[in-house]
Amino acid sequence: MTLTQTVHKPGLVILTGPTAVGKSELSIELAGRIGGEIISADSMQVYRRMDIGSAKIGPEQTGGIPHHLIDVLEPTEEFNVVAFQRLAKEAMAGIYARGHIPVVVGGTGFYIQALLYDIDFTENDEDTALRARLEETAATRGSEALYERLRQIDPESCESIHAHNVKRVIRAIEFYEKTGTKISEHNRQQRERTSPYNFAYFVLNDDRQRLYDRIEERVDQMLKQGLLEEVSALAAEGCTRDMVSMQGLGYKEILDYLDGRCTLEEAVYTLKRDTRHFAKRQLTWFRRERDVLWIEKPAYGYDNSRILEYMMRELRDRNIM
RNA sequence: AGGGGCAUAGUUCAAAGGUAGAACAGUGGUCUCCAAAACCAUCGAUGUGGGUUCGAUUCCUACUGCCCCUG
Repeated sequence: MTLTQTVHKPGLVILTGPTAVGKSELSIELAGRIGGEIISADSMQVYRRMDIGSAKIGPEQTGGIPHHLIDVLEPTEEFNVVAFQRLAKEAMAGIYARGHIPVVVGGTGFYIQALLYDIDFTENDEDTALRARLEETAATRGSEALYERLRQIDPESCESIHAHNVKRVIRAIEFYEKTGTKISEHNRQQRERTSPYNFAYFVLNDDRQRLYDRIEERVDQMLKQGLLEEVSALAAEGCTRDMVSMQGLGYKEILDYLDGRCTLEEAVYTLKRDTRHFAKRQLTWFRRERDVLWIEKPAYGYDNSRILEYMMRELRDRNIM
């Protein structure tokens, strides 16, 4: 890889990190400095009227920075990594056309990966009949039966997919049935991809205990801001827990409470706990992602201006700006 | 103050005179179309001091702490 190649790739800034670490605030300051526009890499902020639970920033907090992929879907619509990739690429095209730099901000590592390495999902043909049939099989004949089937078509994938992980087993079988290629083979190829972008991938982090404390505070804050009312309103307009949007943290737990399946206290406990688990999983993801630049907040004395200084230096070193 | 009860993992609860189990929490990991999802792995405990016993965390005892009742 030569320097000239790197320079000719379009620039891309990524700012991620576990939930509640303080990404949004920092991203606005950063985008302001570099003439950036923000693309949200968040599976819940895409939904309209899901503001409090998804910790969406208000219009008055954007600092005039354009934000993309926020409020673009109805809660009844499905969203997934493929839709994200498509919408994000569209947004990026517009940002480049305006001569700006895209700043991808959000905590969904998988979405970021799909965009950054431009992972190929094109085998998708909208046909979910096979998937439905496989789910049916899992329900009636058990996950072991499905796993056996996978072992016959792609034993290698059985090494990385556990038999209990029905979602993945189904996807692996589906992939093979639709493409004739083993998913283990496909994944191997996709993993070798190099990014088409000249990027800087920042992961903002904090002491674990501090992060957990912030998560708890934030949940309490959401309740004060009216999370119950927000979820009630969504339920009243027909949102149910089988929808992708209602599987978000803060929605599924409160829905359980509203349906009388648990007490408010239990719902809040579960919400806090699951949010902690989520933050932990996010960190596990970022740890194994290549080429990430960790920003440990304590090392900068929690001073955003010092953090920004560091980020600007990295961006200049990489000729992103 | 008097009487009674309880002390086991971070928490809630098991068990047993001879290796102390679980759930949840915590920690680590997997992930290439449900990813705020799904899944895997793992650390960790018998309050303190005596006594009985081959052996006590278990039985006895003192202490300490907590809870309940009476006043």
